[in-house]
Amino acid sequence: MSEHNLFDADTLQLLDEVREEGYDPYPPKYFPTHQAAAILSQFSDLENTSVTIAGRVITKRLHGKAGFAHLLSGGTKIQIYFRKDNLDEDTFHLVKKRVNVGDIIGITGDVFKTHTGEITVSVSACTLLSKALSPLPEKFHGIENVEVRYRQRYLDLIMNEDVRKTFQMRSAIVRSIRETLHHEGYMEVETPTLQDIYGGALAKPFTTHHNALDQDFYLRIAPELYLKRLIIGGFDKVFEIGKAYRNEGISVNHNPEFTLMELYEAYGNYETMMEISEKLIMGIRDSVLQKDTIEYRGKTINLSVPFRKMRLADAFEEFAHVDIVKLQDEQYAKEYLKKEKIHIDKSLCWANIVDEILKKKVEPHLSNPTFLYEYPLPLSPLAKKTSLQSQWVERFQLIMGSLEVGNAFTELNDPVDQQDRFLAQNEAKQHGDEEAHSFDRSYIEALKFGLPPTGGLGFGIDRIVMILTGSESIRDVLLFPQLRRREP
RNA sequence: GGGGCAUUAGCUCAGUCGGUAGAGCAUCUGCCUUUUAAGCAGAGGGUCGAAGGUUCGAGUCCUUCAUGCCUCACCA
Repeated sequence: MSEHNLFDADTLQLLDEVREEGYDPYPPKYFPTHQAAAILSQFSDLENTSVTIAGRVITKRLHGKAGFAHLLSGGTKIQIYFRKDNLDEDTFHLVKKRVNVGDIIGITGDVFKTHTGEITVSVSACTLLSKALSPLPEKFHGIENVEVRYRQRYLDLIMNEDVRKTFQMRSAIVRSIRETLHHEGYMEVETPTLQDIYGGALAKPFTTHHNALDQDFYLRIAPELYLKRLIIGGFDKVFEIGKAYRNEGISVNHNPEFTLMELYEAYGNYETMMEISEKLIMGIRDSVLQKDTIEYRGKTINLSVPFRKMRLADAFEEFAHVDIVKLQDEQYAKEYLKKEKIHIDKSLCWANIVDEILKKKVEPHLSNPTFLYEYPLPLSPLAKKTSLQSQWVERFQLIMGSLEVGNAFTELNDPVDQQDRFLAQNEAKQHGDEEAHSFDRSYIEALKFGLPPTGGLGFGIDRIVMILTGSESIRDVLLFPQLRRREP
């Protein structure tokens, strides 16, 4: 074996032997008549009838002139049984000697129940469909090395049923969200992930380059500003489910690329966004979970409507025992932070202080779905103020299992105010805030044509899936999480 | 980026005080016609993550590096 030859002599010889015996290790086609899951669920109809199924051999138990194996077929395990009496010599030899754990085979046979009551297919014909040249991990412990699980996720999926379940649930959750939104009259759209100016969130972007235009582009940190352009264009209810990219740390709650659902509704506001948030979560509860409570990180989460609603200021009062307005006073804020042993590296502006206390002191108390609403203006350059001179914006975050899973506001549609906010962000950027929002000229040009009063909502799909599947790490809900390049 | 822990057969893991590299599963050879972590008997399989160092002698001790996990920092 070498860098460009992954096969040793023994492996190639094995293939030769299989071919010499007349079996094609990689035949061109095979058509099963049944799914394993259907055979298990419709046993009474199928008992003693012949079926053709295909799948990967994951266990094999030989008993001399008979044997059992389990096939993993369409994600479902089903047992097969073979005995010398029922098979011609070639087929028996194939099943007994040449079919190994890991191989993909197709079999035909009658459905029956064994003495122990397991639904089983009794083999009358067998075809090798794909010879495995690498052995599967050990059957009992499966695969526990997390690096292998992430880098070779296919092995994880073959070996670990609960991992398959998690990703099936993820698919069902996303499907439920789509169905709820279609039912509510939203149109699904796609907007650019390669953007000239990144915006819609406060985060550091990935940068790339387009050769023909000789121009740098950014991978989007959020789809927000394009979706709002569509509201201006007259699509009154739109949503997008797609990846966003943020060039920041990796942790159990963060991956550089993650899936965001954003929706916008003309003539809505942050309160109507609360209603649609509840509908989305309830839709998942009823169609996917089919239960009212879930356990997450040692706490019980109760999924029932209406969700708790708390003004952010009241939550600060109740959980952090601090007056959020007085935190604008630097001396007061410093004393509080010192007392609570909270350390902030960034500049000690109101926005950063509030954000930090929110994460450290408030969110840990919020397991049940809770809308925290009315946020400080400096944290929210795209949200509408509660009143003309207010320092507050009509915004909420949906907290579940102590994680921020949703974020919504009444969209800022006053183009002059938006320009002022961008200018303030520009100032912050010049003072070293790398995450400050860029001044987006073409977005203000769009707003000048009139954005109707609009509500917008974003859901962190990965975090919602984490909570609802009981996954400790975001990596457990991403099929291929980001890892460092492996050095040869 | 800081700190801690880990890396031994395809997989899961032992390896004592520094003294010839081990088990189970998987693979191969026998036996076994209702098993399911099947069983019994045997065989093959290793650059102990990499590179240096200490030592008569290193899987074991030291240094550096790589990768992973945890944690802190960063992070809507």
